[in-house]
Amino acid sequence: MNGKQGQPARKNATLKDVAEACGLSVATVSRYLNHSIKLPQATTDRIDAAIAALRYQPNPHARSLSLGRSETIGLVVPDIANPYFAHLAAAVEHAAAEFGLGLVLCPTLSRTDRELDYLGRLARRHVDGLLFVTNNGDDPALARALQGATSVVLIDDDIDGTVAPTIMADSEQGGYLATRHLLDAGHRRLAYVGGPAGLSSSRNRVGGFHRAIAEAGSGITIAAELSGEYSAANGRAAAERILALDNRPTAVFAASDAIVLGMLAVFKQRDVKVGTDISVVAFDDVGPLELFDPPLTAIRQPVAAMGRRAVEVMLALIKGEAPEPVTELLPVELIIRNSVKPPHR
Amino acid sequence: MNGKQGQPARKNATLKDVAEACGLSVATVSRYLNHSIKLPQATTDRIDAAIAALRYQPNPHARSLSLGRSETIGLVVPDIANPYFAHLAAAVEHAAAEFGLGLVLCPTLSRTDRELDYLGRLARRHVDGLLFVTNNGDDPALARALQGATSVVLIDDDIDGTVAPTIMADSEQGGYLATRHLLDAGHRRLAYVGGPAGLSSSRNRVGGFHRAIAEAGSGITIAAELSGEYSAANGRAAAERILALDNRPTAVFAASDAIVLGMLAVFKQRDVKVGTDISVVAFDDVGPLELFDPPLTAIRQPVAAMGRRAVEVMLALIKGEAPEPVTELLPVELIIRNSVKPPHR
DNA sequence: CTGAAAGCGCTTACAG
DNA sequence: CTGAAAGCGCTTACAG
Repeated sequence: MNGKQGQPARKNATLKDVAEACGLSVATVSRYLNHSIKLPQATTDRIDAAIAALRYQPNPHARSLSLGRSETIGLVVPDIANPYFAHLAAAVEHAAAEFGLGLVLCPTLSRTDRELDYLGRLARRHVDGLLFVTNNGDDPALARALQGATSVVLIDDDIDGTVAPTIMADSEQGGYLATRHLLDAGHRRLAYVGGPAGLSSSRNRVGGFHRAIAEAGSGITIAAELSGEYSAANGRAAAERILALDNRPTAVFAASDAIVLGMLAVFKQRDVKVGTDISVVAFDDVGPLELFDPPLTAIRQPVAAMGRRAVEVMLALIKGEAPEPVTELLPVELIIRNSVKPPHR
Repeated sequence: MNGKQGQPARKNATLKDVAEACGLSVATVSRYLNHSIKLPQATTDRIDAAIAALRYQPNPHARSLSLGRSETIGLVVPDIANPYFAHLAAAVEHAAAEFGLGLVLCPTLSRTDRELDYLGRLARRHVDGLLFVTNNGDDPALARALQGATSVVLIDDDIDGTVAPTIMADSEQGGYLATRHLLDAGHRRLAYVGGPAGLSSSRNRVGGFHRAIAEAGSGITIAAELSGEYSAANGRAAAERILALDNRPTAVFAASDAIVLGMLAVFKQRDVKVGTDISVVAFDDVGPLELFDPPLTAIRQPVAAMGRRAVEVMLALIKGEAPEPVTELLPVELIIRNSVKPPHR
């Protein structure tokens, strides 16, 4: 009567059941399972047999309560449906699983209240650590909440006034390479469409843009230097503004794939041919940019490497091996396709 | 000496601390926090004040251990970097959060061992339920593992020999609409490039393809009917085969965005113009298909609705309100863009 | 080396 | 209505 569908719905076996089954104490079995204390072969065989027979599975909640940690980390991102974050999540999960860590998804829609909420879960030890990517790095409330928190590693962007290990792509170099590529193709009238002005990733991308221009000497003009969100909507707006310019740029460097998607939409609509009418270099390279019209040249972020490093640093943090706060810059790469051609005016 | 960085590192306050602080028992405070037993205003004020003063946060592990559930569900998907699953994850997380459920990410790379592993975590009550999308529905080991499991809801595809609530898009109707659209444009020589032959989503898409053709009467020929993975690689291979045909089809219906991406790559490479040389309809519509060359017509899956329904059904399951196992079909939609034109031969 | 026992921080049946 | 106490299932310092 307590059974269901033929098989007896016995409640899960506990460590105690296992111990009793093989005439040992729970302490010994627990130690065997964790510390790998050396036990005579005969004993371990007996334990293994009992575990198999009872189908024993350790209760993770009991373990977490006792240990004070959960062997789980969280990944805080603005939007998991964004391909860049989806790729990052895949990389992070992969690395985390390798180290026996579970991953909980913490999408924020860039709302500070949700970010604070996840920080609260960390404080509550719901997760052992938080991999954090935010667009609100300039929000003092965030910085304040981060003060107490250990076991946070920032990805992509730092948070003003906070020291925490930070993993990022070398955005400055990316901006430089992109712009340099445009310059090399002969462009002299450029536009930059960036992300939020407050974000360091964004600042660094413009920084690289300016460095390349400075390096190229005189004769280069910046037709527009826009900032906004890393979003298609921002890309659309930027494209409108650029097309409305009396003296249009012949090339544009856009600081994210999403921005480029938006720009492409209005270019297509206005029949502006990418490559021939206006050259473009994107940044991220997570979408299927090779299938666009034309295939888009882009700076590729080292997403997989970033995910892995973030997890590794987190592990060190959790183990208390925390070195002084560092920020690591991972190398980007210019992927040349077909959206940059020499200007024809 | 126990402090760190200026602020005293007091250990987290517990329910006991709160109770003592306001001269009540832990039982009362716990009840107040959970059952909302009615207490005099003065009392609740005292409790609230104590909670605020001590910055009390309930320990989720203790709660989970005591309750035997974790208020967390898992989302099992082949690959989170795939935009379709990324969108699904966003939808699921959104709905889950609304009901106070956390979401842990369980990517499998379609490996059965990983799928079984996650099922193990469910058995261990690590998560309260599992939203499960698999490409291995024909694997008997999976079906066996699923026997005991309650609190599993399948998404997209059922698993042979298993009864579990299943949420899916109306793939048959999708296949029908796509094919019908091709037929309406005048195509008489069609190809179908599908997913794994063993998957019901795949079978249903071909099913709709055939229904539309049957309905159109005679004079329609099926130049190719391929199956494989829902992947770009499969799309590439399929495109190669189709282009090698003596008598090429004038239109193709491909059963996923990913497949189409692969096909586009080889079409581009061989200078086969989509729309004019070969018409195509995709399935999923999660990528930025409107930005492709040309913008792609596709069947759109109701991803957001599926995520939400899956969570709702899961909630019912968890509460034990489980109705008899159902499979729900959510409506798809034909999004007409520019990749289908009349054949010119 | 091994075990009895305390402790992790909740929830809730059981008494008062 | 309220509280003392048992229980959830682990881990591990402390004794033997």
